[in-house]
Amino acid sequence: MKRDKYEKVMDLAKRRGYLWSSFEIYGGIAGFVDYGPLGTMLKNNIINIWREYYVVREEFYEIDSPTITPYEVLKASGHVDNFTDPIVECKECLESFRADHLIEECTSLDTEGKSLRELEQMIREHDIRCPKCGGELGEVKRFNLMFVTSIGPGGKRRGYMRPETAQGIFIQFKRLAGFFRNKLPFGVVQIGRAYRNEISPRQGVIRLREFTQAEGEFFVHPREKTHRRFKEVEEEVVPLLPADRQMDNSIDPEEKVIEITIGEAVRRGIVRHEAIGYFIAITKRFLKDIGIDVKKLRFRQHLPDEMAHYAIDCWDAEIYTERFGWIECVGIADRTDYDLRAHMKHSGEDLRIFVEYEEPKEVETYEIELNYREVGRIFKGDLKLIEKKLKEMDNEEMEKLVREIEEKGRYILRVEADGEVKEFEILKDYLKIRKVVKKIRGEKILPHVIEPSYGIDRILYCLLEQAYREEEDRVYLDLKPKVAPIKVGVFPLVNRDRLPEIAMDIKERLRREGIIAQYDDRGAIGRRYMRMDEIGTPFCITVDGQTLEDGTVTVRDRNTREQERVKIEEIVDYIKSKLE
RNA sequence: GCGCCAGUGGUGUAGCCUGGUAUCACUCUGGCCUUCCAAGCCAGCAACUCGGGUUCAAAUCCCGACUGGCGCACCA
Repeated sequence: MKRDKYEKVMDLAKRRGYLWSSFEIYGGIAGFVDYGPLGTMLKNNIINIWREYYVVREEFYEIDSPTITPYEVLKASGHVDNFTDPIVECKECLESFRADHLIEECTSLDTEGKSLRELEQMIREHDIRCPKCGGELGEVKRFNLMFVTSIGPGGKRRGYMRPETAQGIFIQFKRLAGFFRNKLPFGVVQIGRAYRNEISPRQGVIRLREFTQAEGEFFVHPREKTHRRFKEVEEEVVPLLPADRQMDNSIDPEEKVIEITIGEAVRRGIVRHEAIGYFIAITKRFLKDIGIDVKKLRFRQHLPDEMAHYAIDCWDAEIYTERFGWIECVGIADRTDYDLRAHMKHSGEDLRIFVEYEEPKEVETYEIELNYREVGRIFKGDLKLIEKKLKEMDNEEMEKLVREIEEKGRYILRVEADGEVKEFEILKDYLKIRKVVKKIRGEKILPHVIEPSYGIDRILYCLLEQAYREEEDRVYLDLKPKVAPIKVGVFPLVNRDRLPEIAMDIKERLRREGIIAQYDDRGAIGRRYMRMDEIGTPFCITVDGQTLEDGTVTVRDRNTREQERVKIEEIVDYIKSKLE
């Protein structure tokens, strides 16, 4: 049986300390991996370069929030409802089915938004039985893709392991807006673990139950989804696979991807605005920079029916792998104000930002003065709600109120509170209305968010796969020096004549300068080179007889195997220049 | 979660049908040797995925679990 590349790469990764299956001595469990020593270094290198892009150059600021998230947050974000599949189990054969799908198939009724009990009732009413054995179906249960936990003793407070790092940013939006002194646009990132209780995770590191995300949230004015520095990326050519071309069967599948500058793509409306376009370009540059072959990269737009519940547009950076084909490694989504709106509604906090106009506007409006002696007596505790509603009314509503009060002498005020709509009858003598001309200096808006979200584990796998090289007499990882875990191997050619001491000293010098170097004097020199090749170490320094005469050593290049003589005194600078 | 297939040192394997605790190679460790690409010699470490059953005796036969692969389902 021929081993495919996935197998060879994972085998090497396991043997050499890149990736291990977790909990292996207890039999292992699917969907979890450990990063070994080299894997951890590689991962950290990737993440640090990512920070270089987003934190240093894009001026996004990084935060770090808890992975355990209380129920309310994920209820508000839609994850509790949208992450839950209703499942029903056959009492006889124990087979389980998606309850909603089953009902829709059997009755062609709509199950959208139905509760578990309603679904169960529908099953009983229509006498739906197990499609496999005809047995009776049990109760409808939730299968939630989020890991559930409880907070505190007694387990009263339900919590989940976060399904994405993004929510941590949205939750702190008010603080963050304050940090950025309420000026749009601004960006925030978070790098950390996220959790999804996949039904059947496979494909090793590609689909994990616990994985690392690096997410950026770029908050923009809803009417200005532009990017200040779009000019800098305009000429970047990107491979795009738009939704309409995916669905158009008249196009040859091989021809569906179009190579186009991102500037042109935005001008022609293929990419709907600069902000998404900008991050597509940045993503291409980042992936190229860490060593991803751009010929194996494409940006695929989500089809309307595959979009997440919070997004109106999404482009995935997909990388081609030999076994799995194109896999999603980065998602660049326009989440609109979905999350902020949801959290604003559920928490009651005003998450809007005040944006000043360039010039103040003069607007005719009304000022309302309540007759407190009267309304206090009538509405009692509800008065606060009414006051708040009146304050928040926009001009249109206000005009309607004024009109109705004048014409009919009364107005029915509807206020939403705690999920209920309350109605209050407002009579003419409850209030005094004055027409005024106000200078409006600006307005409160709820920002939209553009989200580039990177799956670090998948990117790391793709990088390993693409770096994997086989030659007649060796296997090596063609990792870029800047991502390679070990930068330099240092060897004495033979173990005598003080060569080991000199080599050890060179290793120490490199380490002191922050360069990860490894000393090795075991076995023949060729064997040591091979070991370093296999883990992707780009350079090997060898101390030989000539070193004793002229103070030079050889530096071997991993890919070409060519050697160059360099003075020991210059070795640190030499290596440093090669690592950039 | 369902169906099919597989699981022996770090890696690749022999043994399984026809029960009697394991073959070989590479790697790895220590030593000798060695002046540039897995050389050689000596010594050593190291495995039957886990649990149950049958049996005097299980890597081997049976059942289950776990893991991996493939197909179906799932994939905000």
